[in-house]
Amino acid sequence: MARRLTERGTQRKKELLDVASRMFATDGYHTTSVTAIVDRLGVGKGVFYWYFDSKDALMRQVLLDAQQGLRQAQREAIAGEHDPVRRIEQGIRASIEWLSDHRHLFALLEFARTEERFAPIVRAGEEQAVADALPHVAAGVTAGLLRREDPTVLAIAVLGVSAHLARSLVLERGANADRVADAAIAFCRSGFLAPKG
Amino acid sequence: MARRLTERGTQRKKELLDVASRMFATDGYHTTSVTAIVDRLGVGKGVFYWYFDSKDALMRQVLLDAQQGLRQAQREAIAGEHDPVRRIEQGIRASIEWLSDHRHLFALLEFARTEERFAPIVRAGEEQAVADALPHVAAGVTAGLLRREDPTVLAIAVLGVSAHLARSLVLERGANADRVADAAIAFCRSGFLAPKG
Amino acid sequence: MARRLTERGTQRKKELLDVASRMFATDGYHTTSVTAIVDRLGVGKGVFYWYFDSKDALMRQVLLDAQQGLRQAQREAIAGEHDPVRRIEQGIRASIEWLSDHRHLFALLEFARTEERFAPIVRAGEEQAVADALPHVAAGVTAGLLRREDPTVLAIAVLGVSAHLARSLVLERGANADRVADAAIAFCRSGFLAPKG
Amino acid sequence: MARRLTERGTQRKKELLDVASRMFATDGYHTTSVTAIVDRLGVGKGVFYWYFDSKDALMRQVLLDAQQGLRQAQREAIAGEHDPVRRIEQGIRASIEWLSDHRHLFALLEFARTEERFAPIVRAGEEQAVADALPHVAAGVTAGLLRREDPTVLAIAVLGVSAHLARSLVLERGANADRVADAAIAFCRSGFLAPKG
DNA sequence: CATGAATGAGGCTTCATTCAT
DNA sequence: GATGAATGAAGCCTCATTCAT
Repeated sequence: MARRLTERGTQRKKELLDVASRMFATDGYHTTSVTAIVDRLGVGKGVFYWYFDSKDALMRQVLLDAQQGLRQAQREAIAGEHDPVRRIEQGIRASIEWLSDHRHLFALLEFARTEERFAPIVRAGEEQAVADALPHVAAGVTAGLLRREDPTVLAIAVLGVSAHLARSLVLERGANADRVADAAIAFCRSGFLAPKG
Repeated sequence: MARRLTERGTQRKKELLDVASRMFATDGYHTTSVTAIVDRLGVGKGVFYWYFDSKDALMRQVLLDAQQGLRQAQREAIAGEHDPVRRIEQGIRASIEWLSDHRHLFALLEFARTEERFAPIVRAGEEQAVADALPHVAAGVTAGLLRREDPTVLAIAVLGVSAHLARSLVLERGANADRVADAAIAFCRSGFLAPKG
Repeated sequence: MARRLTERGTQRKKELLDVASRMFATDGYHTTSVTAIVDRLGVGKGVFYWYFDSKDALMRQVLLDAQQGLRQAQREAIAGEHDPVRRIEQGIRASIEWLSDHRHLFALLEFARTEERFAPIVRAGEEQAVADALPHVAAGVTAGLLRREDPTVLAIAVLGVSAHLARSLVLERGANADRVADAAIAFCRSGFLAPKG
Repeated sequence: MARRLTERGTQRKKELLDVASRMFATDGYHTTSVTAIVDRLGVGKGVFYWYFDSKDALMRQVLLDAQQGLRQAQREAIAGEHDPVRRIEQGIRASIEWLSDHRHLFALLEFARTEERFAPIVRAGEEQAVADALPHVAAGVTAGLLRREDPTVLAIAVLGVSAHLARSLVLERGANADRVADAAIAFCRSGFLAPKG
């Protein structure tokens, strides 16, 4: 734990995180053994435990890194934007693109939520995501741009639509991320009802 | 397999399905051993293998039953309704209520999607759900009631909002299912934009 | 844990305790693997864990059984005797004989004292042994038969001489247990000084 | 092996022996890893294997040093004394004091006896101790000062009483070493019987 | 139908030791 | 002399599954 790593060591650790997370996503966390991971890398089993305290610990690291990556992408997406509605829309687009680009991490996050020991991490990340979106939503409501509704509910709904469409359309049906983002944004803006008049 | 079961046998099998699914949901599928299941029921291990070919087989049965249950609830909800929009709304409400009432099955479905061997079942179920909703959505679009958009996309978005709000608000934050259904319906109808002047 | 065992099961458990304790004594606790134990018995590894929660738990059971056995031997030895001095002497003889007959358990007790996790058991057993001897020693002092000295100290010294001579002379040098008992009793009675006058 | 050590090297080696022996005594030989030892000293693993061929080799060194230390203490204790009985008594006192002062080494010696690979060292040391005491005991018997009994038996009994009282009273119950030495000497002199007449 | 017992592959982890730098 | 990194055998334990009764 908390070793001082040389350059080579840092590299190894990254390799492990990457290989492991991909295998976890493909074959399942429980189904992927530590042996399988180190074999894939062509190293001895000790290497794994030199860099991580346990298989669990590695998984947690993967989850935290993933959440950080997604959050970073969202932040960058709204960096130069000041209109609340457009901020939200850029956030949706950035999220869907990130999920499309890191689909193995997406899968892992979904799995993690189903295991008592990892669930808290995922939930914390989602609360964070809601908290990140909240100010923009609230600002939109205050400015009369968004529907008068509990901003938390709106934020959660937006996240739900994004994640679900990303998975269903992009990951499972191979749709284009950009176009799915368009659809998600449209749905979030206006729902399914035909515009009046 | 396909045994002729006595009355008592049918009862036993149900007990097994119920106890196992709850334990799977709480502790995880891999983390719950067959031993733990039969111990909880106070029976020997032979009982388990008398009614099921394997742990996997039981899990599959649980998933299928769950999907059937949800579908049945949706069907009943729209039984007397002919307006396509209202049908969709009733479906949303019924889904959220069912997920709230059977949260352990909800959790299991989410987990199942993350394991190669169960994922096909879940995906099939979701395709079915989309297929079930599709006619109503298409009818709505045709009738000019719904926004001109790929009906499949609309259907998926609706399902995503329902499931996500159910989990986030009802399961994780303990909100009232009925009120969450209201919010979900509102969001699906109009999105987050404020109605135009 | 706490299983209901059939006759056959009880037998198996005894076999495991016996084989394991002998292997522990000969090769050391840490050096004897669970695999080695079950291999010796020609059974699968699961058998071990059917009867014991862990290797530690088995060891503890062995220690407790050993202590009980020694104590039982001592009790029987003094059963019909009322003179305090003779009681002590019979106790010494019984102990040395038991240690000679169960030398593998003797060795295990000595080892157990050197491991933090087993030491409490051994210490408790020794306190019990001192407590068992104390009334007789105290009675002897009161009756003026024994030297006026803290009875606890006397009891401990007696136990020390018995155990040490048993190990040094009987186990390591192959002396006859009975004759060693004679010597131990003589030493405990009179020490090493030549009788005066 | 047999390296020419610089001054600093000699120091390092001593540190290793000291730290390791204390950790072995506290946590057990098997339970204390080489990693734990070098970590405690804040050095790399290479250091360990620079000074010792193996963990076993270090342990053997510790045992030999301990035996030498105890023997040296005994020798110094009887240096100026010519009366055989008093020599023995001083030896008892010196032993108990040394064991009290180096209780971690005492514990290690006891453990070492329980492992086939270290047992020969311990046994050799004890034979040496008996051999050291023998001339004095024999002289005492010849001079009519000690009871007519096999001198080896007497010597072993004396060692047994000393070691056992040291452990039981000093180490485990925290008694004062000097007073325990008094009691040990008294017991060895006269046993437990009340003086006649 | 049901139970206690058994199997044995395989999982995670530790650790003495060695090596490249 | 010393370090971080790597090795890989071996250890303890779990668990889905099967079998004898």
